[in-house]
Amino acid sequence: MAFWLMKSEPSVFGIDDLRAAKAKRTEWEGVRNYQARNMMRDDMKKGDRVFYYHSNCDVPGIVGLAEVAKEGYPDYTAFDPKEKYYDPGSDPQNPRWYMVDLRYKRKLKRTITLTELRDHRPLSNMKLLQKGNRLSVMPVASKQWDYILTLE
DNA sequence: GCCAACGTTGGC
DNA sequence: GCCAACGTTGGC
Repeated sequence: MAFWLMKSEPSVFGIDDLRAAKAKRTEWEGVRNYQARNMMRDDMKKGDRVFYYHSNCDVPGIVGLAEVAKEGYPDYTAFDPKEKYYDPGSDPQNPRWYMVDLRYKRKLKRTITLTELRDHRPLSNMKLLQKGNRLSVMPVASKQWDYILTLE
């Protein structure tokens, strides 16, 4: 089993939205970055664990846990001109973009903030903390996953 | 293939 | 709202 971190803006779709969703699941549509696409299409497996991270908000940080409920499949929102994430370059016969489904597991007892994560040397090589990192999907080392959970 | 222009991300 | 960092686009 592998571990991941996925970013979402709470004003768009936060951890509470995931918890309130039907069957506590959602389709992770709209990722339009090739690195993130590759991970969702090729590497994320059903049952993998996911840190749910709130970005672009007052207190950025890890707020909850989710899991991969469905492995990579074509992001059909790219095919529909009415969709916000429409991409005329994605052909249904040869999809450019992929997504996974996530299932809510639980909220953390408290937000483990970005600022706090930066204070822990064992986490210093996390992708999340690297300068200029903008990936919305990234792997987390299992040791770092465990370490972060001890901070809760 | 180079690189300037542009758009987006996301912390602050 | 600002702006640094980065990815993408497109002219050449």
